[in-house]
Amino acid sequence: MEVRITDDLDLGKIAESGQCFRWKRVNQNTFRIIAADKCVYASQASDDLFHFVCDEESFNTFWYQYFDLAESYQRIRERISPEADPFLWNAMEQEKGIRILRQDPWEMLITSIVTQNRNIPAIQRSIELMSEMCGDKHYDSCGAEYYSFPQPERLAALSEDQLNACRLGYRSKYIHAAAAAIADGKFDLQILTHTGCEEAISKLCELYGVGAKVASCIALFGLHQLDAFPRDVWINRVLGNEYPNGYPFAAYSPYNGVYQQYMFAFYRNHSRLNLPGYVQLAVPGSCSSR
DNA sequence: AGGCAGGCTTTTA
DNA sequence: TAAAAGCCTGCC
Repeated sequence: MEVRITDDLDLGKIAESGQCFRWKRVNQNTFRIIAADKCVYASQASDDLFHFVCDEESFNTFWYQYFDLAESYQRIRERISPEADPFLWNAMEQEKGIRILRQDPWEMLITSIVTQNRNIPAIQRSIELMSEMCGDKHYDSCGAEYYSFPQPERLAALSEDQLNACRLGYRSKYIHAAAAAIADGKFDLQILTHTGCEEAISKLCELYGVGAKVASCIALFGLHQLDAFPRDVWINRVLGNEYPNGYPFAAYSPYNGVYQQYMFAFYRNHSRLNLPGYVQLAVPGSCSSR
């Protein structure tokens, strides 16, 4: 079906934003997107014209939510003036089109643990291996097979050898512990959608293998806590280089996580392109929470 | 007590 | 060989 979406939405930018690892580019403008037990082909013809290979009901009841289309990211951007914060404003101009997807909390819990100390291709590979090992097989609109992300019980039941076969390295024990906690009902993820952001993060940090950074990613991408502000190596470079006198967290609440995404994408892209003027400054104290 | 160095699996560039 | 959307452990 054809959809016209006038608010920010750039599929390519979201695909590269590091919040989703089950998107696959199938051609210049088209992505195959797996989420929950569903799969859709989504194409972007222009700034505001999209094509989804699914019926209207599926779009309205699932993908509309997934893309968080009820939220106006333009409005969130317009809270920041170029005079007040030229760096963030410029980053947003460059990275306009990013949104915070509403992904499954359980899937984001495991995915965020998998991301520790790894690059994107390696992350994608581990997630695919886990899904193929104990997710459910489905067929997409082209007849091609895909695997849904495993249920907690299935993942918790994997042996050490099986987890190692997913190339998880030292994260295997973290994955097992997290999956067991959810499968046994000892940890309730859903309730954290409604608590405060700080409380959600501190609860998540109780899980073995989940620190401040990973907890913030789960809160932002899985619980849609838009104020969660993951601090990774890139953001520490941003804070050190661009905000040596402090960052206005209070003023940017409750959207600190959204602004974080623009800055993260901007810095990573410009470093990758090796543009002058953006020094990769190492900042000590890399994992501290604010 | 709380801050810090070292180690950890594997892949990628 | 170093770095990669870090965290845990042990030491001081």
